[in-house]
Amino acid sequence: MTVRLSFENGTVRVDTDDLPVDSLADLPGVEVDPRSGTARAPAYRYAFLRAVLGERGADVEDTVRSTALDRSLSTDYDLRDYQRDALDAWHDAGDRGVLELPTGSGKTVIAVAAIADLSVPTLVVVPTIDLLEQWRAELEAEFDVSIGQFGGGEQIQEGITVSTYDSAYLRADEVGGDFGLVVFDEVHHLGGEGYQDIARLLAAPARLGLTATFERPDGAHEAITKLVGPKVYDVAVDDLAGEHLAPYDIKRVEVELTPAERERYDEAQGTFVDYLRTSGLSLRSGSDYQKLVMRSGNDPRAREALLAKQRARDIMLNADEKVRELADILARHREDRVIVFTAHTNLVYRLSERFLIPAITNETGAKERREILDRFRSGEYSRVVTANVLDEGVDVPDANVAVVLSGSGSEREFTQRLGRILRPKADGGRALLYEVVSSETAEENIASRRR
DNA sequence: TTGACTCAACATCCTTTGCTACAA
DNA sequence: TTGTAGGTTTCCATGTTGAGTCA
Repeated sequence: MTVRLSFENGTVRVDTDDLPVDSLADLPGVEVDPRSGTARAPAYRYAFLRAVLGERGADVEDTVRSTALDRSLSTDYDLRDYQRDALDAWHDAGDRGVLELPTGSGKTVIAVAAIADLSVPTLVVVPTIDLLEQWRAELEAEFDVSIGQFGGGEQIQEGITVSTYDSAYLRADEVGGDFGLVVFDEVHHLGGEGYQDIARLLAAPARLGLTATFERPDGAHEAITKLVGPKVYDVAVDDLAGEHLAPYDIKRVEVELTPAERERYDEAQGTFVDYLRTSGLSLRSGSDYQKLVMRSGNDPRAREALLAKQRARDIMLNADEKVRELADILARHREDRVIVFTAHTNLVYRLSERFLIPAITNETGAKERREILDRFRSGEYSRVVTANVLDEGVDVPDANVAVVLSGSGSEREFTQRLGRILRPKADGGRALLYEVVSSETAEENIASRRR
């Protein structure tokens, strides 16, 4: 029999003249719409569909992927051993899957090699404009071809196109048939409810996901596994520390709440715990917490409990003693390059004023941000204080000391922050991360969760 | 082109043990 | 016997981003 495949609005349309349309429903992922009499599958099933039709010996007329590159690509990169192993593992898995490698280990290089190996139209999807520009520059330099861009005010498609997740989400149903390979940088973002659609609407058979932390606390990496492929290779920070990344130490510093803070903390935390006890609600996972949040919508006591929890968090994460501890640390590291991380922007501004350190938050405009980072890079500034802005997706000049004054329980956040000081040092020196924790508060739990 | 604004989406948010129903 | 998940349909607050709009 002859089967025609074509791309239509994020789906692969399946037509045949030889058989009734209902008989196509036994193909993988194919559903028949009785009203229009058409059969279609989600675009991401395209490769599988081709494989099954091949097995059945069907004659396939395929117009799904209408474009090709006008020449094959090559790269001059010399892959390191682990990069080569990662690339091989991905090829062995049928050009599908996720590579988990630490920040600074050269994930881009592997992707460039993969793009060259396949030499098919490629879409690279990244979370921020900053990364979009970095990738674009890198690809232009390496392949000497013009690179398309979706996002940041441009909508230009080329053989290789770099896109933000947001723009990819907006364009995928339209251009989803044009690519043979899709690279998802920071692929953990793809677990987001909406972003998963990007991968569903693309027909690209080859899929590469890159991340430093694949697993998500909400379990959405399972969905990513379905859409991109399983994790096929990983290497830990500790495997590379010493040779390709700087060796490092983590120093945990405990500080006490002041008596006044302690009183307010115990009161607020007590309100929260009391509510849990009397309401019969048990918190064992993030979803239990979500239930509490929902309940707070129409239960004033639940709402009060949550607000009290919020107050308790504020007190322990922004404790006065942390500021004093930071003064000590900064005095000890006068000659070093230091990045200070917090969980709240208020504290960022407080520290910025107190220690005269340039601050970067979400309120810092792009121009000012670039200026600060440039000066940090040149050595004019030796310190920067920030909340979460510099965690990911920004090219941050290297430092050798990080101070995590406060943060969340997210393993990802911690890994990213640590990654900021791991670029190998010219003198072979060690990097140092301070983790400052308020003792005898829930922050001890938070701190143990992230490691 | 720039800047200020709004909006939608995403991420984190977790006590200290005990109950129940159900699946493996 | 042992292990594991748990109410259904939106959301207390804070931080961050990209897209879109308008002057």
